[in-house]
Amino acid sequence: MLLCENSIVKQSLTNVLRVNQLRSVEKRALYLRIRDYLAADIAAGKWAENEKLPSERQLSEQFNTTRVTARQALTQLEAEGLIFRSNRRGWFVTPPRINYDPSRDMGFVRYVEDQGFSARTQTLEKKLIELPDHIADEVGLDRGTPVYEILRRRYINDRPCLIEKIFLNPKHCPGVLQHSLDRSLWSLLKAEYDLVPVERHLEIYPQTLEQPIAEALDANTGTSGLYIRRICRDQNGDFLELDEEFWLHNALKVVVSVMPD
Amino acid sequence: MLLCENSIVKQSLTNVLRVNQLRSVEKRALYLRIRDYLAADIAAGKWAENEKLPSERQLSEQFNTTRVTARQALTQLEAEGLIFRSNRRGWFVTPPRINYDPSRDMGFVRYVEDQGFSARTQTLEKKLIELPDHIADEVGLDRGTPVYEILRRRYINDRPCLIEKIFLNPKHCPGVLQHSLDRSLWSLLKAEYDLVPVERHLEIYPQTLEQPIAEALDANTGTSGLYIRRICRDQNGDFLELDEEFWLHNALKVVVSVMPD
DNA sequence: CTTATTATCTGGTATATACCAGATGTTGAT
DNA sequence: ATCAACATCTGGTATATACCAGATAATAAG
Repeated sequence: MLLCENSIVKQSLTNVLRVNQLRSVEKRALYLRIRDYLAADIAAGKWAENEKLPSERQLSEQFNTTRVTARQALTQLEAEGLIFRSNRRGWFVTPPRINYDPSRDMGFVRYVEDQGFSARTQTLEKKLIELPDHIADEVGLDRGTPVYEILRRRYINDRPCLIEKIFLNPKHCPGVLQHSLDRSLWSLLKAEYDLVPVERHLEIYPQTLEQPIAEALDANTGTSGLYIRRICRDQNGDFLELDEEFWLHNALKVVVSVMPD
Repeated sequence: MLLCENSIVKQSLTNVLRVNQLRSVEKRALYLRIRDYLAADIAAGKWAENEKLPSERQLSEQFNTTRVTARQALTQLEAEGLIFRSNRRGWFVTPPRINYDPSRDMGFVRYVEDQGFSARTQTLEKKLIELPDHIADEVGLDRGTPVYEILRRRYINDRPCLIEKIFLNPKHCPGVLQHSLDRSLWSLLKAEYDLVPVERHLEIYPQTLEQPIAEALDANTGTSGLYIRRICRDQNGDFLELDEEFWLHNALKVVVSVMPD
């Protein structure tokens, strides 16, 4: 009973405070003002890259509000790419985006390192499978064609940033799975099979990360991502590679240079 | 007092219900199950493109939950691009993405219509300004160089899908602002000035829409968007155009075909 | 029939609170 | 020093509720 009365008192008190806040100087929503405040702190370098922000409970106290509202501000900053979260560990400052040109696969690691980041590739799976029908139809192979499937995870500065699923046409690179795939795939294909992609078809669009992928990237299901798909063919129009990449939305900036036909 | 007691009774009752719900058959979060349910309905065509879903209050009743949770499901579907919202009007089913190739600007309208959509362009502003310093430095023009600035809004099936800000080098197309700009810019530049872009530099990344842009697209501030930037140069490497596009994230799929150098 | 006013509906923002599960830190036994 | 057990911290999910502002529909006045 006592608790109940307390709660009513507290509520009417905070209601008065709220009205004061809203009707006073600022019209902007509280969660947006908190966002601005945190964004300014981040810009000012109050927390370093990958450094943890105060907990939601701390922030809600600091801004004299509830966790729900503090969370709304954090979610907004997450959508903007300024911060990210790690499951039940906290919120962290996002490092800068890297530039990424999906039309050149010549050495992801070196390409990233040239921008002053460290990069790492990890092969999660490699096997021979039958190409799914809808993909076979799309790239112009017979249904049931065997292809190599490679699943890799790539890190930038020790942060897992993308999952990559590659389908390779074994006709052009038989036995490629016996090599280590933790390095540049195209330098391997060039060295061992003299394979060079000529035509590339790119598709890029924002999409949320599905469960297994989000998990592999230490992100929550439903986090925004960027989907990049690349189909490479040789000079005869023969299918070489289909590459599907699932990126954290805040990890990259796609950069492509194009000359007209 | 009475109200207070009521609230306690009601609360403990629903707590029991909640525990039952969670501990029963399904482990998936309620908001994700609602999401799945709605996603299935959308896929099954229960609501047509651009058709309004039931209100948050209706949905929360239907699923025996609160508005907050129903909203969480809707927000998830929004992030996935399945639905969108119009300020204080409701939630609507997103029409399919269009394919868009930013490396060819030859007739946006026709390009879109070829895919079975209708398209429309609206010029919001056109003026002569001094190119902002940081952009001048980037494209290699002298600071303070005068350029044409054009602001356009583009619709697909009468839905505003992108805001476009164009900077044109007046050296190559003097007086271009006197023409109607509600049509294809490059066909105009070709016809009147024999201008053809040769080199194109693209940048693409997900970003939230800032206030004025979100407003112009009838979206909320902070909605996810896709930012596309294109710099075009002529055969001499001379700057022709800088084009910045702010898209609704669910409106397009970027498609680019590239031949290697 | 048209226009101005009003009531209602809808999402937007906010508080207060609760319990859960995974991650982390601390403590105590070996 | 190492490892297991426990307590604590953190975000994840959920309920209940309130009031606001813009959009829309209904209604009354011209």
